[in-house]
Parts: sequence; structure tokens; C-alpha cells
Amino acid sequence: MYLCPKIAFKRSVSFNSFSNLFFRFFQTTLPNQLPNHLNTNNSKLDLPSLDGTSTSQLFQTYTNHLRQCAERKSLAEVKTIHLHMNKSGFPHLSLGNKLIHAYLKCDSIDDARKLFDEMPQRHIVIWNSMISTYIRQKRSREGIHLFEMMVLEGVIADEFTFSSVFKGFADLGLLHEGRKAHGRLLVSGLEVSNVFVGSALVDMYSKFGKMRESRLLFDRIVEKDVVLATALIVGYTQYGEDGEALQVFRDVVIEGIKPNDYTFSSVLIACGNLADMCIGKQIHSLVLKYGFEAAVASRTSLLTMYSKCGLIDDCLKVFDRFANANLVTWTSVIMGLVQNGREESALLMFRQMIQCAISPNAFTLSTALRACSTLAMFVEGKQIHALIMKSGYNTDRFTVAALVDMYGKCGNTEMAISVFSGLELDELDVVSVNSMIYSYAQGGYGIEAVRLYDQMQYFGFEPNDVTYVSVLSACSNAGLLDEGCRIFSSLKSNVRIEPSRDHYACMVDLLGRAGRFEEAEALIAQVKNPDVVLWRTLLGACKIHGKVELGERITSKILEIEPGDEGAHILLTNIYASAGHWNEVTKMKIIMKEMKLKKSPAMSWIEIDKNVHTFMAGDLSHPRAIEIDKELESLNEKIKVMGYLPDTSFVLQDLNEKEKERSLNYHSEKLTIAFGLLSSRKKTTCIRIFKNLRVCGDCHTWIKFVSKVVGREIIARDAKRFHQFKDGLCSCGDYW
DNA sequence: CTAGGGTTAG
Repeated sequence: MYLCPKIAFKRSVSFNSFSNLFFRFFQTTLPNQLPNHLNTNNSKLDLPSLDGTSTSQLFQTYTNHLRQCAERKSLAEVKTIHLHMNKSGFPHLSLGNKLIHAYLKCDSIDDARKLFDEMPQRHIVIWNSMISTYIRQKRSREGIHLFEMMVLEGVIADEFTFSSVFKGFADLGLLHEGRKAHGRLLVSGLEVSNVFVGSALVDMYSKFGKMRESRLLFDRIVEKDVVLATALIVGYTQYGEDGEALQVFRDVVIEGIKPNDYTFSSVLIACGNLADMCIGKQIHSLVLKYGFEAAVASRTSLLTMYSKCGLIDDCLKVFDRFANANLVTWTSVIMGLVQNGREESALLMFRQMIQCAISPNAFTLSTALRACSTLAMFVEGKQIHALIMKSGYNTDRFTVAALVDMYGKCGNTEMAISVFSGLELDELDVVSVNSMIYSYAQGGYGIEAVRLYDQMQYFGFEPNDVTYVSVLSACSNAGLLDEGCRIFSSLKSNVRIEPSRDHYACMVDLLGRAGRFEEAEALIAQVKNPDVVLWRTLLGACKIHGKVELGERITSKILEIEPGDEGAHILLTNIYASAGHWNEVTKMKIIMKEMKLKKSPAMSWIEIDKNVHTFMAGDLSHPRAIEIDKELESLNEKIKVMGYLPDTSFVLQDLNEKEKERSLNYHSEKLTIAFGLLSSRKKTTCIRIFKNLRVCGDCHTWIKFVSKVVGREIIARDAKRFHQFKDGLCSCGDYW
């Protein structure tokens, strides 16, 4: 059927002067034999025998076949035709173009490039097609390289060229190069007369955050359209000028430009960023009016808008109307749930999504991890870690930061370290380092946190405001006063960061607990509008140091700012109680009763086999209360032998010694631990409990003894940090 | 025969 190469050569030499070159061109780009998988004997391809077929007939046949194959996007068929040309030695410049376009239609830009490179003359259309395909396929480097080659060869770029290259410059982050191309465009006079070119340019400047230049260009373009307007709107939303984005939207709609689903999704993002549910709802009704509710992207932004406005139920309603949600939509709704404090539902959704055979990506996984962190769900978190390892997202920096954060919040500093240290230096970023520092902080590893903070700067990472909060709270948790002061002064000399209340709060805590009240107060005086949190922190220090008068003074300051402040009342009551001023305690209780302020009751909880068991202080309502009581009794007997003495000074009620001891015995954390020990007798499992308030001093000592006597690791997360009890010692070093 | 804008993150 096919001609032998010799005959093909003979035929080819009889063509025009390019023929020799073209013969080589076709011969070299493809092997003579197609690989088996491509050599499908497709019946649709009916290639002519070359004997007795005229050149013009061949040309027609090839042209038709190429057009059809390109429409079918059948790469194999295009290759078969290409091979047939090779065998027949049929070369033709315009067929070279058609062949390249056929390859491009079949998404095989590399095959197209091979042909392109060997062409002696290239039409501007071919240049444009190659360049735009590269850039569309995210191979901007090659696209821009071709553009530069084109310029060097003296080919004049036209409106088609310009409308694709700017996206390439934006992708590669080459602002300067993009500007140079813009200069070339100015010479050509196409800048504002062609809306395709104009919107590409507006898009590029928007992506570089050059919103002023974007806006000036936009205003100069004569015939505006919806794509141009969307490019500008998107730019504004991405650089935090959401109000401006909405204004542009209003303006163009008034001018008669019809928004489409692309426009709506960006406008809805603006509403979400502004958390403006009023405008958001209005835009929603416009979406309905224009009939775009079914378009997937605008529905995703629609539900994100609702979740960012705090209307999580409306967000779920939108989601329920999705027939088959895609990964992005699922991820958005899971994210919405997490952001609105519905972590359990978020994890439920996450599981549902997997059941729908949709594989989570890095976005989904890090969101699910955030839900686990907030709830300190260690077991779930570990399962998601396994998913991450399986799906290969373990080098994604968002995901890794979320993993470190999850382990940190679950009190497993070792795992946080292990995940973090698995990162190569070039995979690190400020956020993952921050997560690690904060994990150290929660675990009470102050020295390690400070060391990592010093190291990160050695490796050229610029600390940000979160870094300072993390490292300062590490110092405050570990009582590292000198280090704290050093870091705080470095923060103050850092011109890029304005110290926030959080930073001050750490320092006030550190100074206050060290008993340096004057310095702490002087620090608060430096804050422009000191809020109650700062004063409350200092009030907490007063409690530790038994500073009754200072406590009273600070309380009145707090009540000036926030008359009904619950925390201040409770703290002052506690200060009076620990100083034994029972009359004052009674007065405070009456005041609080009159003001209808209620102390949030202490409670602890533990998760056993996916069930959460909650205990209040003195709470004997648990079904296994009798066993728990017995367990407590036996524990107390054992540890008293070892030297445990109940410290009744922590009982803040006016009771006699015996009653005090009894009250102490039924603190929620003790009940929870006794129950935990009852429920899991395996020595290697560690007991993990949570408490809504800070752990009390007597309980802290008690747990240390218990960890030794039962030979088990006990981890307690209180309102502020983790305590890891092991062999009679606690990771906090008794400073908390 | 070729061209421009959008959906999820700490």
C-alpha cells in the first residue's frame, strides 16, 4: 500500500524549490512506523493510494482529512496522516500550517512545535497559535520565549499576539518584561482600540496589583465589554478593593453591559469579602434574574458569599441545590462550615464527599485538618494525615502547616516536629514555621520555640505578626522573661510590623506573672486603646501574687471600659477568695447575681471510642459514677502514700477543711481522668483530656502523682495550653 | 487557520 522511501524521494524532488527541505522536515519529525497504539486501523481515515493521484487531489484529500481529525481531536489520526505525507513525500507550506493546527487542536503542542521549528517561513497566524497555546496550557515560559524569538526575527506582533502574551508575563511574574511588551503595543496603536488586547493588559496589571494603571487603561478603552469589566473587577477583589469592584459592576451594568456568570462569581466574592449580606442578597437576585444560578462557578461563589457573611444556613441551602457538586464546591462548603464554627458538620461533609468518590485535594485536606485542630480531634486528624500521605499532598505547604497546627493543637508536639522536620528548606515558608513555633508554645517548649524563631531569621525568613504572637506566647507559657523582652524589643524595632494587642498581652502576662507589675502597667500605657483583655491579663497575675489592692484598682479600670465585664468580676472574686477575704467574696457574688453575671462552670471532657464524656465539678451523674468514685478513692490512697497532700488553698469557697478536701476531690479534671483510666486499661494508650478553664494547682499536682502511680501518659489541654504528664512530671515545668 | 475575564486556603 505505502510507497517505499525511494519512490517517495523521487516524487518529492519534482516539487518546488522548498521540496528538499520539506522532505527532510516531514521525514525527521516522525518515525516511518507508527507505534502500535497509534496505528489504529480507523475506518474513518481513507487515505488515497499515491499511484496516479494528482498533487492537487492529494492536497484536497489531506486538507479534508486533517480538518475532520482536528474536529474529532484524534491525535492518532493526525499522526497517521502525517506519516502518510512522510511516505508520499508530499510537502506543502499551507499543509504544514494545517498540520500544526491539527496538532494544536489535538492538544499536542510538542508535535506542533517540532514542525514549527523546521518551517522555513512562518506566517504570523502560526506564531500566534503556538504562543497562545503555550500560554493557555500554562507553559508560559515557552510561549514568551517564542514571542521573543518572533520579535528578534522581525515579525510584527499583531492584536492576536498581544492578546495572549500579557497573560504569560503575568503568569511568570515578569512585570518589567510585560511593560516592555506594552511599549511595543503602544507603537502599534492597538492598545485601546482592540478590547481583546485591552482586557489582556488590564488583567496583567491587575494581577501585578497595579490597580491604578489597570483603571487608567480601562477608562481609555473605547468599546468596553463584559470581559474587560470582569478583568478589572477581579483585580479589585484580589487586592482588597472590594467596594471599588462593586462600583465598577454598577457602572458597567448601567452602561448596558450584560454581566455573565464570570462577572457574577467575582462580584459575589467582593460581597463575601465585605461580608455585606445586603448587597450579597441583591446580587443573588440579579444572578437569578439573568439566569446564571445554574452555572457552577457562580454557584460556588454564591455559597462562599453566604458563608463569609455568616449565613451558613443559606450557604447550605445553595449547596443542597447542586445536582452534582464538584471538588471545589465541596471544599468551599466544608470551608464555610469550619469558618462558621461547625466543625463536626464539616467533617461529616468531608466524609460524605469521599463517599461520593471525589478525591480531596490540598485545599480540602487542609480545611478538614483545621476542623480537627479546633476540636483537637487527634484520631480523626491522624486519619487525615494518612490520607495526605496516600494522595501525595505531604509536600504542599498549606497542608503541612495545617498538619503541624493540628498536631500542635492536639498536644502532640512530637508529631508536629516530625511532620515539620520532614520539610526541605525550600519547602518551608513563614506560615509553616509559625505553626511549628505555635505548637511549641502550646506544648510549653519555650526554649525550642525561641530557637526556631532565631533559626528562621538565620535562614532568611522574615518573621511576621503571627510569628511574634507565637514566639511571645511561647515565652509567656514557659516564663522566659528575658527572651520575651529581647524578642519584644526586636518587634518594636521592626518597622514592618505594628505591635498588636496580642503581642502586648503576651508581654503583660510575662511581666505580671514575674511580679513586675509596674513594668506591665507601663506597657499597657503604651497601647493606644488598651482593651479589657490586657487589663484582665494583669488581673490574672494579681491573683497569682495575691495583690488585692492592685486587683481592685485594675478591676475598676476594666469596668470603666466594659461596665458589665464578667471576667473581671470573677477574677476579683477569686483574688478575694485566695486571700481569704470571704466578706468581699460574698459581696462580689451578690453584685454578680444582681448583674446576672454567671461564672462559666468548669468542665472537662474526654473522647472514648468516638463518644465524648463531659464532667462538671462534683458531677456524679455519669452512669459509671460509682466506679469512678471507687477509682478516685483507690488512686488517692496510692498517691497519698507517695506524698500527695491535697492543697485546699485552691478551693475558693468558704468551707471547712474537710468540705474543701471533698470539693477538691471532685474537680472535673479528676473525674475525667478517673473515668479515662477505667475505660482504657491498656498501659500504652495515653489519656487525653480537655478542660474549658485553666487547670487548678492541686489537680496539677494530683495528675503528676497519678501519672507516676499508674505508669501512664496523661495529656491535659486547658484553656491556654497543653500539659503532658509523664512519670510524675509535667511538660510545663510547673509554670503555667 | 489565531485572541481577553471567573470557583476553594493559613
